[in-house]
Amino acid sequence: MVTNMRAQTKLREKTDKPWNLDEIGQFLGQQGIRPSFHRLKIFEYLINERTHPTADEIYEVLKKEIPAISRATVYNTLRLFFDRKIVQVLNIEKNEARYDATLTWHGHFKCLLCGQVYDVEIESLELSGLDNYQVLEKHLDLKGLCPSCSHKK
Amino acid sequence: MVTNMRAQTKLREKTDKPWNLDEIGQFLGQQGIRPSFHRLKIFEYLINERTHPTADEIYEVLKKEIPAISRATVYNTLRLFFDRKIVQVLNIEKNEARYDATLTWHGHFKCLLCGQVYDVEIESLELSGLDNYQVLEKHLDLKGLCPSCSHKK
DNA sequence: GTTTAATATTGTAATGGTTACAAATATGAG
DNA sequence: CTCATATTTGTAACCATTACAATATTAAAC
Repeated sequence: MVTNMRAQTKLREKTDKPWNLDEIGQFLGQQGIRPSFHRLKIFEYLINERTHPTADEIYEVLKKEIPAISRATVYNTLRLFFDRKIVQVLNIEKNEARYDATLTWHGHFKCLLCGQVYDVEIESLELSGLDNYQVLEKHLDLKGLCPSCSHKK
Repeated sequence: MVTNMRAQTKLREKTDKPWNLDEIGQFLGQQGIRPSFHRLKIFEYLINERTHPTADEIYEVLKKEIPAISRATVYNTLRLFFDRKIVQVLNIEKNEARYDATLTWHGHFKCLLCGQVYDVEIESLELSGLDNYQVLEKHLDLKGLCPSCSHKK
């Protein structure tokens, strides 16, 4: 028997309307997460920038606006979001966890030169040998050279 | 345009004949890797056990037979094998790198309870949006509960 | 068989992302 | 306002991996 998994929805586009803080607060509340200012800003960064940042990148960016924020809060909050299943953790490289608030099924491509992570649309995927396995997470990670780094070469 | 990737070959079966040290030595030689005893034993473990071990698991097992072996040698050797492209590194979890000497295209399933890593056959995979991307590595990682751990629950 | 240069291995210190934890702060109910 | 609870902070600890310098082994040349 073969398990057939298809992309259900379109990935978010750069042109999609960004979420505002009110919407984010409402969303976090629905998920049983009290919408503190830090949590709002961290989720806002993830959902609107969609650059698959590391915890440290989020910390560095938010520190400009919220100088008192601490690294521990960023890590705590990201773990909370993951536990509540509103973000996924990407372990493309073993020395850096990246975070993604887009939960629709898609893959990732990391450029080995510039380090950028791109979304990849998965048209279809068929697996076999998974009868009686309970699949809770799926990750498709590609590595290589992105178009602009291919040229540099 | 859609990139279509299919499994080219069957995965190794448990019943396949294990490699002996002579064959491994010959193989390493062909790859330009001098077949020292430690390298032979590390590759033997990877190719014949196929349990996707961590560096430390390999170290602990080989230490019984080669008490003088050091962790650094295991790490050095695994990195050498990866650089020479005869093993792949699995970053299913960010806190542990696992090694796999099977290079035919297949996925991995890690059980969140017992921690075991199983091979998954990929019947087909279609991706889009990768024009002009140069794909050098592909990883499909699943997590969940394996059949026996599903029952325990 | 020695010498010599190159390669492999070892033990340990350092690295760096992440987590643990206890203290300090903020929040919300009564 | 006060208390109990939840959040945030700063720092120390953790731990897999890497760096590195010293030692040992190998292979080739003599």
